[in-house]
Amino acid sequence: MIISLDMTGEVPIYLQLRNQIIRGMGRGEIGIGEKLPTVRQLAQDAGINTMTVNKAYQMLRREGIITIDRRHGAAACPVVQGEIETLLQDFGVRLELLAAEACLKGICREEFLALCRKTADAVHPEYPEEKTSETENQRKEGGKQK
Amino acid sequence: MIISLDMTGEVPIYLQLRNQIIRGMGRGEIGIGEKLPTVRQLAQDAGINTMTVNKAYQMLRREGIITIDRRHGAAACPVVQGEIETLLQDFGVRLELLAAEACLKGICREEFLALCRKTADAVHPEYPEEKTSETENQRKEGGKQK
DNA sequence: ATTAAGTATTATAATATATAATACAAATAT
DNA sequence: ATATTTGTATTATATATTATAATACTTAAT
Repeated sequence: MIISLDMTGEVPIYLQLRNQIIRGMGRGEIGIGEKLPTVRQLAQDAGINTMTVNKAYQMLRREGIITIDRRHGAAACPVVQGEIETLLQDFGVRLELLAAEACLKGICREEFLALCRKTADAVHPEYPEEKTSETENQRKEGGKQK
Repeated sequence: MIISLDMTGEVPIYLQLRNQIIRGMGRGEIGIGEKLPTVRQLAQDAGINTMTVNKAYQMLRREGIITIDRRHGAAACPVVQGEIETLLQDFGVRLELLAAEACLKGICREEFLALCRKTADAVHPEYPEEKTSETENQRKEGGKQK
C-alpha cells in the first residue's frame, strides 16, 4: 500500500499514517493478518522518524486494530472490543457531524446517502464477523521497565 | 443550544465548539440566519477564554458556515463555496475512514447503512438548496494592522 | 456619551508534534 | 555463540498548537 503524507497540512503525520492504514485495511489492500512494514522500514520509506511511526502503530494497537509482536513486527488484526452500544453511539456522533456538514454544504439527503452506499460498497466485508482465535497477543504487557 | 465541553479530552476546546455548533445547525436547533451568542457571552457561559470562542467562530466563518458582523455578532449563514467535486471527494475520504473503522469494529454493511440513514433523517433539510442573497458580508477584510 | 460587538496585542504556560542519536530487550537467523 | 532484526525507551531539542489573562482598539447601535 502506498502511503502519501502531506507534510505541510494540519493533520499530524502519525494521524495521517494511522488513518491511511485503516482505510487501506478497509479497501482490502491490507489483508487480515497481513504484516505491516517495520517501523524502521516505513520510517525510511516515508522519510520520517521511527518514533512517529511507532506512535501511529501504538494508537492502532490501543484501538484493537493491529497487534504488535516485538519480534515479528506489526500485523493487521482487528478485534472488536468494548460495548457495541458505546461504539455505535460514537460512530453516530461522528456521522452526525459529517451529515450536518454535508447538509450545510448543499449536499442533500439523497446525495449523502448515495455517497454512504458507494463508500460502504467499497469496504471489504472480509473482516471480523467471527474470529476470536489469534487474539492472544494482546495481554502481553506487564509492568516492567528496567 | 446547550454546549458541553470535555476539558480533559484530547479534542481542542475550539474544535469541540465548532463541531457542536455544526451539529446543532444540522439538528435545526440553530435556525438559518439565527444569531449565535456573542463571544463574550459564550466564553462566560462555558467558562473559557473569549479568544477560544473567537477561534471557533473564525473557523466557521472561513468554512462558510456563519457570518460575523462586527457590530451585530455572529449568525448561522451556510454558504456553498468551492467546487462541488472537491467537496464530495473530501467527504468521500472522511466517510471512507468512518466506514473502514466501523467495518474493523465489526459493524457490518447493513448496520452501517442503517446508521447512515438514521443520521441523515435526523438532519434538517431546511438549509442551502438555493439562497445566495445575504452573502455580502464576506469580503470585508482588507490588510491593515496598525 | 455609553455600551456592546468583534478583534488585536502581549505575555505566559502547558501540551503536542517531530526529529536526532543512541541504547536496550528479546527473539530469529546464521 | 554471534550477528541481526524487531519494537521500545531515553534524552535532548525545536517548533507549533492550544489556552489563558489582561488590556486596548474599532465600529456602530443605543
